[in-house]
Amino acid sequence: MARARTLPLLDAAGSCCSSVVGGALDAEDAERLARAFKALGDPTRVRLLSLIAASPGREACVCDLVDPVGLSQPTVSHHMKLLVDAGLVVREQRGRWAFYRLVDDALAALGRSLRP
Amino acid sequence: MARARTLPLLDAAGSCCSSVVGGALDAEDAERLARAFKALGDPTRVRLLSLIAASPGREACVCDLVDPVGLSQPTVSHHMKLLVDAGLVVREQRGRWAFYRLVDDALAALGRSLRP
DNA sequence: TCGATGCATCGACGTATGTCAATCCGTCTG
DNA sequence: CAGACGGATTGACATACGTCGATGCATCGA
Repeated sequence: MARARTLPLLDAAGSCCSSVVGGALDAEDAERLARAFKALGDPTRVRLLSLIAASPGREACVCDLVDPVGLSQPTVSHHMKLLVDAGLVVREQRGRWAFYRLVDDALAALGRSLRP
Repeated sequence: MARARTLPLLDAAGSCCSSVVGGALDAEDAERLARAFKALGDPTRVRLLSLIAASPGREACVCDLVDPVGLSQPTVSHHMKLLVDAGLVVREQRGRWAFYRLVDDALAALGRSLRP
């Protein structure tokens, strides 16, 4: 299905933009923010993010994540893909491992959107 | 179905607690955070929050919200209920109107959970 | 007291989501 | 080159979610 192209969470400036609690938000900003929040709306994905944050070098491969969350490897891969699509995580292939790192700017911008 | 009782988003201290990006998160904290983020994971609800924030007195009744979001009244009521259940909004009946206000502390705590 | 008004609840419907087992695809190693 | 290993994709399935129209329930005004 035509999975709509993800708008960037941050605009070019980086410092950003739209606040949920700052005033009226147009439909497009609301859509973009909701897409990011939806990625955070599953306990498994929240745990995956925190596991990556707690890993040495703040990065982790899928093999490091499967056991802690207690789900199958395909399911973990699936969640990681969603996090990448949401722009909250980046994937880097290194040898036969895929390493994931948090996108701190995106997470911080999301956090800021909830503060007046 | 046994909709699990919503854990409070903030613990008693108010200043709070769990950070998504600060390190390993136990399953219960992840669950609680995800439940709140899921409430933000729909563009309509994000718009509703921003509309309330932009309303005079930072409060609004359903009748003020239906037109701007362009959905039916029952649907808006449904979304408002989810926001209340998530602890992001409070409802106060005043005469025949139901007024909704943001729970700034909950939103701020959620925002902090995304910042290192 | 009666009708109108503002909202919540209900029932239904189509779609999205989370999960798994099975399979496929690169990459490294013997 | 042949396995083994890490991970992504696929297909299937049950459940959750967003939406609506119809209806129920208070509360206010005449």
